[in-house]
Amino acid sequence: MMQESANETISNSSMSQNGMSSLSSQLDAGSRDGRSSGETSSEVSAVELLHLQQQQALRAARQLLLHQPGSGLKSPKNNDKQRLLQVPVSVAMMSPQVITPQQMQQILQQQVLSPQQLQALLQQQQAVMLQQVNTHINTLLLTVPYAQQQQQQLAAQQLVFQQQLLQMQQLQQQQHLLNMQRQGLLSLPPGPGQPTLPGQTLPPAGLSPAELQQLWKDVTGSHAMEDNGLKHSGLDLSTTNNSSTTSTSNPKASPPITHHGISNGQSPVLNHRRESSLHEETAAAHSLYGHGVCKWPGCESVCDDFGQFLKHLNSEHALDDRSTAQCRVQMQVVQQLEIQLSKERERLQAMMAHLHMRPSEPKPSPKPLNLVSSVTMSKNLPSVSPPTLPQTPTTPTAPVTPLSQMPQVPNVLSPANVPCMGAMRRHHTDKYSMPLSSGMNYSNTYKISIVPRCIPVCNAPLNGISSQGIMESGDMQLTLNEIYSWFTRTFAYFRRNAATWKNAVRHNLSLHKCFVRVENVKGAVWTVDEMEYQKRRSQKITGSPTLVKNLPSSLGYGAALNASLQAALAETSLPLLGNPCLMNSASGMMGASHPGLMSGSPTGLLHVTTHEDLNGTLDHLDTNGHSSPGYSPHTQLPLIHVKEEPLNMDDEDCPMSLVTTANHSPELDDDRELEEGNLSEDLE
DNA sequence: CATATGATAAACAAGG
DNA sequence: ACCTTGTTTATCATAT
Repeated sequence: MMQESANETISNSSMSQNGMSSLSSQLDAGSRDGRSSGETSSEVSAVELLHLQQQQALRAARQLLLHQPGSGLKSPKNNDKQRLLQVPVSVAMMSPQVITPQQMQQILQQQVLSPQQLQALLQQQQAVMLQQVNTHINTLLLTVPYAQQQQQQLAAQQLVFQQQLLQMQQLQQQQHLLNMQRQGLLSLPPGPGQPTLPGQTLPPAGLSPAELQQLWKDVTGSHAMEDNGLKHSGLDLSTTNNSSTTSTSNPKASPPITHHGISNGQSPVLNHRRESSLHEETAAAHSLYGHGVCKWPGCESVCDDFGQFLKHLNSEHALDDRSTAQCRVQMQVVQQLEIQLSKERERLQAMMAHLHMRPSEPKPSPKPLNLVSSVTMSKNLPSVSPPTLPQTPTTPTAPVTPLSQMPQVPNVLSPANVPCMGAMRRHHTDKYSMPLSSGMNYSNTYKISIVPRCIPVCNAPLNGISSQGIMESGDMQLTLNEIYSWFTRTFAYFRRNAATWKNAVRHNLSLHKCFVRVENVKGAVWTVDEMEYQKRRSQKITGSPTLVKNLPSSLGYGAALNASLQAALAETSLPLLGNPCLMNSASGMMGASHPGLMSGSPTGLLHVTTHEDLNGTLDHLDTNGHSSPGYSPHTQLPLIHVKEEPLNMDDEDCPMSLVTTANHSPELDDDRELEEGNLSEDLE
């Protein structure tokens, strides 16, 4: 999977670069034009600026969400990347309050629009939004009959608001980064051990490890995030969201945020002073420090003061493999707890529903799906955290769609499709909960896997999965072994019965034309034949009433999953998150009661993404461990074996592919699935 | 009931 | 000899 990591890195950097550069260029243009006229001359109108800000915010948010560092945490490099990405977020949130006079002046000299102006605009926008939301909420309170509905609607409102806040924050981040760039902070050479990626948003060079750690803390520690483990991977999103949540209740309540970055290289004195106060502020809030003891898991070293603690933290718990591993473990612990919490919560709901003799009403499907990314460990899928987002207290059961999905969740989604994650959660909880969803024909057996329907599914579920795996790979090609690995990493079911499903995988790969075997120097890799896929897709689309019927919700993607999407996937190397189908329609999945699949069946609309793999530790299961070096099919004069495929095999792409788990023993229930981290032995 | 689809099992071959 | 990979055929289950 090194390959994926590499790809991700590349794409991250390029994306970031694009995002930043576009913003920079736009603002720079304005800056250049306005420079002669001084700080107050605004070449860009407020409206334009707002528009630009919104666009940038969306872009930034999307990028950040999409480019969460891989869950792997396998290498320091990965961590570096995470930090690099995370810092800006904190910076974005903190910057406005802590800009020093000198810095401000400097900025003013360089910019067309003063930070105050920008900030004022932002705050104004925020205030307006807040007011609107509050108004709306009040209205809802007065009109909605049932408490539960109120909650749901409130949750929805909050969700929207949080999204908006997220955008605002991202915007601020962009703005601040821009400021930093202007000041040359971002262009400084990276410190040792901090590889610079072109365009990557970097913390100011010279930021000491301690400061970086502090930034971490600032980002996560002060927001009631008790689980240290989450900090590692969950950062950006959780941070952002946390902040959003806080802001929701009281935008001004956020603790004064200090920002290191901006002071770095600017004013040592100020910097130092800030540092000191920072220590005081954060010592109390630092989750890793309490009662004079380092609370790093398994550490408990005594530290007299916070400064000493920081030293200790940086020396003993620096960014290395061990710390990373510990962090990961903590992450898993948290995930497990979250899962458990969700289960218990749903059980409670079911119990309450039952005792009140009122059928549990279909809830807005998206259940709090915190598992999402943390659960999905596929490839480079970041195990980051939308999942760990703390939920708004007011909506314990409210649908909180992971932010990571927000940007791409289309409004047109049918309820059945929206729940991408909700369905997934249901998967984990349906054994306990009552029929939460109406009309969902959940077979009573084991629903486990998933098959994103948007993938070039050529045939069976396994096929779909296979293609998904292939598509998710950065370069759209995987060796058989990598495909195996992907399966095991992604779907719990495939962690066992290896012989069976592997055989099936091979069978499908061989049987269907849409899978193309490409031979190159190092062996053979499998790719998805786009043309073939498209062909089948179109056939399927026109030929399947069911599909046609579901066009808006499901097929939309089908059609959407065109070359461009695939190209995008390949480009971004962002597996699930980068896959609109997964994001939007959720993946098609269903565990069928038995092996069957219901291709095109109405129930098939329920696409559940269950990335069973709750712990990324399965990576070691890879037979190869690492992915193939990125071969490029275009440059290798590959030997392509063309297959004759049965005409009717077409497939499915669509709607669903499910993976049947019929034979698998009933024991594989939710709980067990969650505990399958150690099923590696099943693979062999 | 026929058909389509998909999963599973198994045999076999080729290559490392 | 063994394993992996890849192909092919057969059979069964389920859905339409």
